[in-house]
Amino acid sequence: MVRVVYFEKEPIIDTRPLARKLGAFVTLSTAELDVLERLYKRKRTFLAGHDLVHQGQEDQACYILLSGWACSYKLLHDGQRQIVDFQIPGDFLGLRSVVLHVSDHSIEPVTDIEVTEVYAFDLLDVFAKTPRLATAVLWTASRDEAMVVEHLVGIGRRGAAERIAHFLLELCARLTLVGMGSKAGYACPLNQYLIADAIGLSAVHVNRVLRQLREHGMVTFRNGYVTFDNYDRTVAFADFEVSYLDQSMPLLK
Amino acid sequence: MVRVVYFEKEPIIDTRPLARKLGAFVTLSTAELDVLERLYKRKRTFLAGHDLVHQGQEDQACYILLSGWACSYKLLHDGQRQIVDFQIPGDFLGLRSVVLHVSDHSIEPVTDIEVTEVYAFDLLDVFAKTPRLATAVLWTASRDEAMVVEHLVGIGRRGAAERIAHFLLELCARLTLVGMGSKAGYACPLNQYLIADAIGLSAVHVNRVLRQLREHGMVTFRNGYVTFDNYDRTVAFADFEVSYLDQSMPLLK
DNA sequence: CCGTTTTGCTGATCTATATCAGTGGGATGC
DNA sequence: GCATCCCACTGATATAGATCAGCAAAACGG
Repeated sequence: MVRVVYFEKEPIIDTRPLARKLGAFVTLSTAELDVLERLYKRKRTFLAGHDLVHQGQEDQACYILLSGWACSYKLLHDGQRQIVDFQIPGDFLGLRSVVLHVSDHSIEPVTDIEVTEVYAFDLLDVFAKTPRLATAVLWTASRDEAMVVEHLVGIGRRGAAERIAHFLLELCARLTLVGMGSKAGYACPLNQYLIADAIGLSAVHVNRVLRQLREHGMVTFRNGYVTFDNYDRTVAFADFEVSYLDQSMPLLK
Repeated sequence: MVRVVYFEKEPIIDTRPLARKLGAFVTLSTAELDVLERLYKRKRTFLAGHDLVHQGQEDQACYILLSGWACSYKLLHDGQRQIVDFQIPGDFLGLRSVVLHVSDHSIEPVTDIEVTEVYAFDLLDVFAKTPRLATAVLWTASRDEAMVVEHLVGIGRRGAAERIAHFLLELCARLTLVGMGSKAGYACPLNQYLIADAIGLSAVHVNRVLRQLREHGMVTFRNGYVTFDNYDRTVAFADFEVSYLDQSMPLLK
């Protein structure tokens, strides 16, 4: 069997992924780029499975993910956990924690990750000096909220198979935006337990449903790779609408 | 049976609920209050059951709820709907729609409502002139997101009874913040179908669970009133943590 | 004022998903 | 080279909640 190559080009891990991300929203002046530049004070590395942020922690800093995958989750008193979202390169980690001053969730690297640390003070300074960037960050936060809302709808109203298909499609769309995937598929470091915790199912059931999706010729998730055997059929099956991930509609000139 | 009176004082329906809300977060200067004042251009009324905002609509304006209740929801292709959240006086309606330029959800008044219309342009103008207000609005959005996340956890991991109890407690906490409820209870215009759509259950099951909660002496929901027969026990049962609704931790001096 | 609609409520049955209890393979450590 | 652990995978059984079908009382519309 031929090993499919998923990256036509090298993954776009910009040295300043936030600039790239916000640049999709506002056209940044050199002054604004300058302000952003100063945010990149400290590069740090975290190991897979060791939390960066703990539920209840009072945060002074948030992070911008440079490489690797992370997840944000909440623990219940009975030990169950709900993964709220996965983060991929270019995403904020813990932005909400900084704004609300206390973290309502924990963040765990799924793989080893590299991040840039951004201090709360510097972020507020950016807002004060460059209101357009403040609006851009609000846009980022809104987009994240839109994703959480979509997850809510999935867990609340979609069946297990539709939910998993939708989940894999959303990851595909997000990874494609940063050059780490295509409609053919993508490399995915998640295991079935992580997926189960994210979509509110048991790992056993995730396994069964993944088999069904594979047998119905829609998606195959195996050996760390997600392959779409029939992308369009999967989209139709999952009732997947990309619009909530759209980055192509700048509000500011 | 004695009709319990729930309001020790008149509900605080500030004529400028946004100023009140944001004032809990930042101390507003008179200049900033002035800018806010200019947002209140147009007062409008919408009737119960007639959507203000439709999924897919490209929005030029959002609203601040002055009186009445509304809900934001998403429709699935098969006609099911998931209510994402309910809005009470002082809340933004459709802020995300304006920032993302297109609405990913619909908004329907649950009762007749009064709102102030805020144009996108004016909102952006506020951000540009008063960055502290931009930060404050980001804080508002983050708080909303924290609530959605909490709903996600509920639907994903909590049993039906815990979920409903949690839901009723969250509404209580939010209403108390605007003077429309207390630990004794509150007036609640929702019916069991709306609750079902919000927490991802069937209306039939909502009814059964409400009966259980009543019979176990925790909460009673009847005739448009929610009464906590034993508030502390309900909190313990639902594993309810108020912290994510906290307004008492200003980030800016 | 009476018919219609809405809402709360209930029993009976069905089904999606959880839970329990395992197997086997591949990596990792000693 | 063997023991250990993690992860994918499976069958059998249990259960939470959905669905179906219906009643009664309150609200509403003409």
